[in-house]
Amino acid sequence: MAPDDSTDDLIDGMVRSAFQVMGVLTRIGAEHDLSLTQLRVLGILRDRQPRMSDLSAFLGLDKSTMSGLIARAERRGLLTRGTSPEDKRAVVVLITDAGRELTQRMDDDIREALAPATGRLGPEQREQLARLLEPLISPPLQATPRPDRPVRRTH
Amino acid sequence: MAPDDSTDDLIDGMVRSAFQVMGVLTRIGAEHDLSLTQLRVLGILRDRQPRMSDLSAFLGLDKSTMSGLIARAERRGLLTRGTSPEDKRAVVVLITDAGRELTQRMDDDIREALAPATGRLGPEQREQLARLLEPLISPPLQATPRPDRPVRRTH
DNA sequence: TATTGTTATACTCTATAACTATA
DNA sequence: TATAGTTATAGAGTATAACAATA
Repeated sequence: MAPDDSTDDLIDGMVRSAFQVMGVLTRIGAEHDLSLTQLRVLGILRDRQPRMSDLSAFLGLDKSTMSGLIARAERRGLLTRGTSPEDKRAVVVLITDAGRELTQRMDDDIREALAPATGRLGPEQREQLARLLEPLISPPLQATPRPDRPVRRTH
Repeated sequence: MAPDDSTDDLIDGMVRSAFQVMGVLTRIGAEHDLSLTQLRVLGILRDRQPRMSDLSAFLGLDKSTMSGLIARAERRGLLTRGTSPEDKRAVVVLITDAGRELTQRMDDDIREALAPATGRLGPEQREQLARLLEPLISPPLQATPRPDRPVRRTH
């Protein structure tokens, strides 16, 4: 494929902004003793009740890695494990009230931490940027049973 | 601060695209037995010779963490450590030819992996998106001695 | 005294392999 | 047999604390 400056510049910007966003998420997670992966899991659980295998597939992690991750978060009371009625082998993961509160708090922190950056753009530019990013983003993990209300998805 | 839909939507998009980009970088690093952090370090070293303390400050990692990271990469022949002439306490980190080649190869892989996404935009949209991302990105690590030629910075 | 870096230690994250239970 | 999940194990990533060398 022929080199393309517009693509190269865009990838540079995407990679650099990605590292910057990850830095913020890592720091805010750490302030609450959560790894980036755990923070992400909680974000996913906000509006879904996936099975262990759904999570490991979506996150690209081995199922044994998920077992440890979920076990540590469960020990802290941030989520619980339940068995699926349809398939007795399956384990569904559910966020607890404590997990939901912590997630909301971190979400506020994230918005605050990124405000200096997003504030460098005007409202129209922000909307334009959000619109341009949309086609680049893969669809999130399929929603499960209870989408009682419209939800904002960060994952 | 008052809630702002344009900011919320933008942050959602930035976080989601960041996770997607990190997924690509993690996978490509793993294909070459490199962690995300090591891949990032090599990217930084392409056009700079920072000291250990520069790296740990820029990456937000403890100096002891850097020692281990750099030691493992050095053992693999991807970089070397040298002492600074100005400050005998300081250790400067330099990429090797092997490290440079590997970095170039991964860079190609990254562009290829992201092509399906970036290709969903036209050339003008790509330029526009790159322009909008620019103000959001913090300045990279200060360049050191040998900027012999203009370089593209992903870090 | 302060700064730069390394080492020892401990815990988390991660994958591989072996296992149990269910489909 | 195949799939879902856990456990044991090992290596990498990370921070804290204690240390040596230089400023």
